[in-house]
Amino acid sequence: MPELPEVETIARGLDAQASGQRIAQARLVTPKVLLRGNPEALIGQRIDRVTRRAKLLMIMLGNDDALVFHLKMTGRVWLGDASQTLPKHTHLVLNLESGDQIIFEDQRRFGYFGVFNPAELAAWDFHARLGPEPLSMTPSDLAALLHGRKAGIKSLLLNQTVLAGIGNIYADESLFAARIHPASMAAAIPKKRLITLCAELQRILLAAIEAGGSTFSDYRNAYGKSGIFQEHFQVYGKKDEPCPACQRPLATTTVAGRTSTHCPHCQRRY
DNA sequence: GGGATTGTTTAAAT
DNA sequence: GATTTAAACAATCC
Repeated sequence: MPELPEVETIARGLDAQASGQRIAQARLVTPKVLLRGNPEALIGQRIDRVTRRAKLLMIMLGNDDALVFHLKMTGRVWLGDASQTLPKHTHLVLNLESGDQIIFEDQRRFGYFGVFNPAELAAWDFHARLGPEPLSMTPSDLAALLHGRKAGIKSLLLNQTVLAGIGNIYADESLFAARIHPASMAAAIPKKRLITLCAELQRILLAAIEAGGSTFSDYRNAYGKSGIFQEHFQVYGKKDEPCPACQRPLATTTVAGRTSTHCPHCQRRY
């Protein structure tokens, strides 16, 4: 469930604590979670900086290699000290010179990681096809990506090749904020409302980063701590609770194959 | 033990 | 070919 704000929070925390440190040891516990590359190549490398692209956590190394994680549903990457007991579903451990250790754990093992040199990263199709970062554009430019398309608005928001980093939480929250029903066809939504949607999406993403992300089950930041943005959810996970706007019960429907919580009364279906 | 969970890929359809 | 939709998949928990 880590989406853009959660991965951003992890990246910032790791960057602050691990950048400049050298990797002394790398231990691959579960070979299946290795997408490509060789963890041995990490040994001796210095961590230049830790950043994020879409939902990808990227640890940039001194030799220009990138150690890239996708956390999918239940993945966590965090920094423990030398005495840290490894959790049950630990798949990769990086021991730093300081004694700290970067731990990649993932209960369900949907997540993965890879080691890429710059050419390999450029050739990685998933990475190459990612759409623009929603926080790096104006609402109006963002809206232009959605305008006129026949697909459902929620399906477009979730499509990583259209714009990057949005998952079920922030799709539902921004659609509610803009009062748009998730099943609306994008082409039927007036451009002004699309711009409102994009502005709300940006506002919510920034607020969520500010709050350290959202935790309701598995997500933790780089120090193993929970975020608090879930306290600000208006609709996500709140089926049958009163709509914050009209007090009538929120409903769920399946859109683009995912549970979509919304207010049937407030959110207009275009 | 089966259903639910999610993001992504792949296949099929338009 | 481009775009959209549906189904499949990963693994685990309760």
